[in-house]
Amino acid sequence: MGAHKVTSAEVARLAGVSQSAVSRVFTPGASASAKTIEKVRKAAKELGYRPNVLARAMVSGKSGIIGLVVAYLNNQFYPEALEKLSNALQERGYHVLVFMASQQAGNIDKVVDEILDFQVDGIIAASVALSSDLSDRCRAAGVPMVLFNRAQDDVDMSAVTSDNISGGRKAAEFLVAGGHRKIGYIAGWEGASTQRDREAGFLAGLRDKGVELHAREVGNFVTEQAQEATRRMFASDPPDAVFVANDHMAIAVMDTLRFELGLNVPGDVSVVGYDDVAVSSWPTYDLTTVRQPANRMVADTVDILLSKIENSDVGPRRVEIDGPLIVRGSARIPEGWKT
Amino acid sequence: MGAHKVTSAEVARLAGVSQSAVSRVFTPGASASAKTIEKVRKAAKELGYRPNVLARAMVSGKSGIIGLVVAYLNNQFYPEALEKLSNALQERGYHVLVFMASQQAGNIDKVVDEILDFQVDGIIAASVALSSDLSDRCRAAGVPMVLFNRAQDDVDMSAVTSDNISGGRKAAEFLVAGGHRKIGYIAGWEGASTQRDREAGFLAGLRDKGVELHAREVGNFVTEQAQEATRRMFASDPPDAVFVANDHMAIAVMDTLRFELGLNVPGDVSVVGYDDVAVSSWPTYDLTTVRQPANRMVADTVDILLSKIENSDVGPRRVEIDGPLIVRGSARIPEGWKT
DNA sequence: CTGAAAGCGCTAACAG
DNA sequence: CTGTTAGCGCTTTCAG
Repeated sequence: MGAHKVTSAEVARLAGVSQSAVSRVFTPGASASAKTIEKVRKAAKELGYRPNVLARAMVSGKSGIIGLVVAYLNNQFYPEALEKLSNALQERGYHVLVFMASQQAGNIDKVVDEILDFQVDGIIAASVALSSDLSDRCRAAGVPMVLFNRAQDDVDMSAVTSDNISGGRKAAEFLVAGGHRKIGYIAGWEGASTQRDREAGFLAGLRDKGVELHAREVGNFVTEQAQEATRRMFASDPPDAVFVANDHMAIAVMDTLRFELGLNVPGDVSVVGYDDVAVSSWPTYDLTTVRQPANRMVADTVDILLSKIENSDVGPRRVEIDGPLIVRGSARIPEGWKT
Repeated sequence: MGAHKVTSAEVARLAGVSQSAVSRVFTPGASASAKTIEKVRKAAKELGYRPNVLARAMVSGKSGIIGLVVAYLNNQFYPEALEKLSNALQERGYHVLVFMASQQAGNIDKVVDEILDFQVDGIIAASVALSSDLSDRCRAAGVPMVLFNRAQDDVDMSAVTSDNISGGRKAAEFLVAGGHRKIGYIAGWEGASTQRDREAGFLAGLRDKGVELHAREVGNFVTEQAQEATRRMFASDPPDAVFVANDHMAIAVMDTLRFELGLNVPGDVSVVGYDDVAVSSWPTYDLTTVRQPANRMVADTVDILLSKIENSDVGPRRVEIDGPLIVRGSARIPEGWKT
C-alpha cells in the first residue's frame, strides 16, 4: 500500500482506451466522446487519478504558478493583500508560490532567479525595489511581472499603487483646514516610491496652502524607528499635527505620544496615517487615514498580470487608484468639513 | 531578445560536452572533472542558463515545494508564522506554495487535492481541520503532512502545538490567585483542538482551586463575534475577569469593555488572552497572555516535515511546546506573584 | 570521468 | 473521435 502516484497510463489500461484519450478527458479544451469520457472518469475515480500538474507544465509551458515576492508581513496591509491576491488568483486557476525577500538588494535578485527556476507564469512583486537588470532578466525569460504597491521609474514595468501623491495632498489639506500650522511628517523608507510620493503630495498640499513643513523625521516603516522618530520630533518645539507615512507607523506614533510623552491625541496632537488597515478602525486608535483600496489594487494587479500571461503582447500598464481620506477621531476635524 | 528559456542541451553544445555532463555539474551529488565543470559553468553563465526545477522534479520525484494550507490571515499569529515558516523552509532549500482555504470542510478537501496535483514534497496545514479521509489520501500519495497549531485525534498525524492545556491552566491559576471568583471564558471556534484544549485546561485549573466558571460565551475566533460575546456576557451579573481563547479576540474584548461598556481594564475586569501576538505588547493593550512560542513551533514543524521527507519511514510525532504566561497590565497581578 | 540512451507523466500534432 | 508518435528538460543507469 501507499506512496504510489497513479498515472494516466494506468487509467488508460483500466478504462481500455489509449493514454492520450485519458489526457483529453482531463484537458479543458479537448474533445472526446461521451462514452470515452464516462469510461475514463470511472477508471480515474476508481484509481484516484489526478493529472500531474508538473508534467503538464513541462509540455504546455504553463505551470499555473505565480511567484509572489514579499518583504515583510509585519505591516498589516500585506497579509491582507496576500490573502486577497491568493484568493483572486486561486479563483482564476493559478497558485501562489511565496518568496520572502529581505530588503537587501542582492537578496532580491537571488530570489527572482529562484522564482524563474520554477517556470512561473508570472511574478507579483509586493513592496520590493527591483534592479532594472532584474526586469530585463524577467523580460528575457518571457515572464511577465507586475509591481504591487510600489512603482518604478522604468516605464516598461507594470505597477499598481494607490494614488499616493493625491493621498498625501489630502492629508495636508485636512490638517491645514483643521487649523494646524506646525505640522510634522514621519517618513517611511526613502527607497520606496510610496514614501516618496506620499511625501511629495503632502508637501505640495502644504505649499499650496502656504504652510511650511515644521519638522521631519524618518521612521523607515519600522515600529521602533517610528517611535524614535517621534521622540526626536517632540523633544523640542513639538508640532501640533503629524502625518505619518503609513498606519503601521502611525499606530506606534500614537502609542508613543500617549504613553511615553503623555500627550493627548487629538487634543494636543493630530495624527493622520496612510493605508487604513484593520487596527486603524479600532476605537482605541480611531485613526484618520488615507485608505488604500486593497480590493481594487488586487483586482487590477491580477487583471494586468493575467492579461499579460494570456496575451503576451499587451504593453505595460501603470495604475494609480485614488483612495479616500477616512476621517476618524485621531485628528481635529475642521469645522464644516464635508465628507 | 525575449521569451527564450535556455536548456542544458544548448549549454552542452556551447561547452562542447554532452548534455548529461551539464546536468552533472548542476546536480549536487554529482561528479565531473574540474575541467568540465569550468567549461560548463562558463557556457552556462554566458547563456544565462539555470536548471528547470520542474523538469528536475519530474525525474527525481522531488519538487522542492511544500504546500501550506492556511485559513485566514486576520489573526496576527498567522502572518507571523507564515513568514517564519517560509523563511525556515527557504533556508533549507524548499519553497512554499500557499493555499487559502476557508473553514468549510468541503473546501479543504478540494484544496488538498490541488496541492497534491503539484507533486509537493510535503504539506503543512495551519489551523485547519482535516477529514481523516484526507490524511489517508496524503498517506496513499506518499506525501507527509504535519499540522501546525492544531492537533487531531488521529494518532498517525504529526502535529505541533503549544501546550494548550497547560496554558489554559496557567491562565486559571493566575486569575484565581489574583482574587477573582467570578470568571468568564470566551471560547474560540469549537471545532478547533486549540480551543478545546485551552478551555479544558482552564476549567481544570479553576476546578483545582475550587472555583466554578461564572459565564461562558463563544466568539469563534472572530472579532465581531467576540464583541457580541462580550456584550452578552456583561449584560447581567458580569464577571470580574475573563479568559479569552486568543489574543485576536482578547483585543476586541478589551475594546468593547472599555469603549462600549465603559469598564476599566484591569480595574473593573481582568483580561487574559492566548498567543502573545505583537499587538498584545503595545502599551494600549498591555495584555497578559499565554505565549505561543512561534519560533520553536516553526522550527519543530519544519524539522518533523523534512525528516519525514528525507527519511520516509519515520513515525508520526506530536509535539506540544510549553509557553509561559506573560504577565502584563491587563489583569490584576496577585500579590507576591513570582514571574 | 564521460557520452549515449532511457525514461519521468503528460500534451499535441499526426494520421486514420 | 481516437490511437500512435514525438517530444518538454532533466536525471540516471549503463557502457565505455
